[in-house]
This record gives sequence, C-alpha cells and structure tokens, in this order.
Amino acid sequence: MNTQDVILGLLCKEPRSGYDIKQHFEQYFSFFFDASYGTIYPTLTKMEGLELITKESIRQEGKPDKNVYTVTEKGKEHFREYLERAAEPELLRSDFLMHLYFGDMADPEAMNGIIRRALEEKKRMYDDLEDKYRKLDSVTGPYQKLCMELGLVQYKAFIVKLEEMLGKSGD
Amino acid sequence: MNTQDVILGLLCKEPRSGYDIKQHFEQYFSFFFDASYGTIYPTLTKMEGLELITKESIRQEGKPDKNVYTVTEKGKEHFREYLERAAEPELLRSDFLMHLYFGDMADPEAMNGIIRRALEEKKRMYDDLEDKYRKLDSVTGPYQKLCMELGLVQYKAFIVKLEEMLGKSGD
DNA sequence: TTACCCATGTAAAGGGTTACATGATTTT
DNA sequence: AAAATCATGTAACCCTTTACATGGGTAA
Repeated sequence: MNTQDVILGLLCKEPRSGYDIKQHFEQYFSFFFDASYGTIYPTLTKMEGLELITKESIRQEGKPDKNVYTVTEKGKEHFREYLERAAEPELLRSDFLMHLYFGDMADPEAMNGIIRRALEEKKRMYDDLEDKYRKLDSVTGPYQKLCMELGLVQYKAFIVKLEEMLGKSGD
Repeated sequence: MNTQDVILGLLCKEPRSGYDIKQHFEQYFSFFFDASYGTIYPTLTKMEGLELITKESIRQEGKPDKNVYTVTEKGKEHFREYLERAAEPELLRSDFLMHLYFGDMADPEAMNGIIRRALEEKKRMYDDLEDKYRKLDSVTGPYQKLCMELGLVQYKAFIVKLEEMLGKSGD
C-alpha cells in the first residue's frame, strides 16, 4: 500500500482535488494512514502520466482554481488489483513505548510526565475519533464504520491499561 | 526517534554487536519498532564516526568474528537527551484497515477472506507476544513488562472486535 | 490586522528497505 | 545434501517529509 493506491481508492468513489484528498485523509484515515501535500501533488501528476486518472481545471468564485481528478478505467482496474492483493503487515512505530521501555534509565518524575502526556494524547485521539464516528452520515457504509470501531476499541484498551498503571503506582 | 536513538539505548544497557541488536529488535520491539541490517550496520559505522560508540573486534571459535560496540560518555549523554525529549506522535500504517475501508468495492467473499486472515495474523502476533511475556526473566524491569502489556491489551481488543464482527455476519 | 482557509506545487534532504555479496558452522 | 544460524557489509532504489514559494478571500 502506498499513497497512489489510496488516492486511487478515493477517486473510485468520486472525483476530487489534491486538497480534497488531503482533507479526507485527515478526517477518516488519520489513525491508520497519512500523506502530506508534498506526496499527494507529485503523486497525482505521476498518476496522470500513467493514465490512471485525468485532470480537469475548475474555476471557482472567491476561491483559487482547483484541479479535479477523475479515475480512468485503467485506474479502476489498478485499484481492483490492489484490493485483491493480500494486505501488507501492519506497521506501528511508537516513540512513547520506546521511552517507556527505557523508563528505568530516566528520572521517575520525568517518566510520570511522559506517561501522563501519552494518556492525555490518547484520550484526545479517542474523543476525536468518537466525534467523527458520531458524525458519520447515513451514506457511510458498514465497512467504514467497522474501521473506526476497530480504532476505538484499541484506543480504549490502551487508555484503560495506562490508567490502571497510574492508579497502581499511587499519586 | 530514529534507529540511532534506539541502538544507543540498547548499548547503554550492555555492549552488543549489530547482529545482537537486530535479535533484540525482533524479540522485544517487533510490535512497535523495527530496523533491517541494511540500516543497523551503516548506522553503527556512522555512530562510531560521531564518537557515540567504540568498536571492538571479537574473535570467536566456530563462529565468525563479531564487532562489539560499547557506548561512550558522549553517547550516554545523547541518549539522556533523547529520553528527555517529548515522545513523537505514534504512527500506525495498516493496509488491512485500508482494505476494510474500501470493502464495499470488493467481492464479499474476498473481504471475508481478508478479515479472516487479519484475525489469524493478529492471533498469531498475540500468542507470540504473550509467549515472550511469559518468558521474561526476573531481571526484566517493570517498564519493559508494561510495554508488552500495552501491546497485549490492544491486540486483544482488536481480536475481540473482529470476532464479534464475524460472528454477527453469521457462519 | 492577524490569522486561518483555500489551493497547488517544487527541491532538498532524510530515513528507510531490498537485494546482493560473502562465507563458515551446525542442525535436520 | 539442504537449510538454518551466525555475522557483516554495500548499493540502488523508494517513499516520504519538511521547508519553501505563491497568493486571494474570509473570519476574528
């Protein structure tokens, strides 16, 4: 899975601009995928060259022009191939867990702060995701909902465990 | 957090070779960090140049020579600075969740297979991690254990949710 | 008037993986 | 006889982020 596959998937649902794509990443994918404008725009140009998508410049009133991309038949076929491929193994990179792992080398006070901050951060992410979940429109399919539910239960488990940890060590 | 920081942390505990470091990554960090030999060896060379570590060649019987690296005072100081820095935000990249998100565009049979495989894979990872957890020696500090416990509860939450999903859709 | 939203793009640098190359010893 | 373990290293490539560049409209 790379940015190209994901963009292709979004454009299979409806035509979008690079800016719209980034918005969608932030709204719905933020907890398991992200890409910056520095990746999105060059990728769109590349995909146009490969004839996976076509560009149309739209003039807007009171806003800058936007380039709206539409997937081609070739692009749809590419995405179908992606969907059929076995999913790549999940990748997690957690600097918090690394800090925790080496916790005995740090000042206990500092570690406490790090754990507390991680907990606050996770709670914030949980609330954010829950908020997005509640705001899902009726058009949203069951699979999208399941995605978010999977995110929520994992966040929750993390939060519960961390709170249990902090509780045990007094405070 | 980059590979250099993590290597520094490990070498602060005891001198190790590149090979040993990779073993440790696989044993204890696999669920929240990894790096290949193609990163580890060049990084060690670079770190030696920066005088964060020193190299010693050890001749072994029946095995190839190994380069054992020891952290310097400068290296320890670097690692202390890393530990004091606020943890970077967690990064998850899940191709399974991406497949799931676009599930309505795929064949329902194929989706079922993808979900089943994801569940089996997670269960395998859970069992692996639990096995490592049970085998932890008495020397292992409480922080290392907490790391693994956090991994376990999140895996568990994912498994429970996925099984609930599969159960609901009959079969 | 400051800041944020909309909108697109480029260049440099960073950080990483995969594949290749080598080779002895031990286990199956 | 084959495969796994121990052990190190390089080169090519891939993908990505960050910082920079630009600029009009709108909300606080």
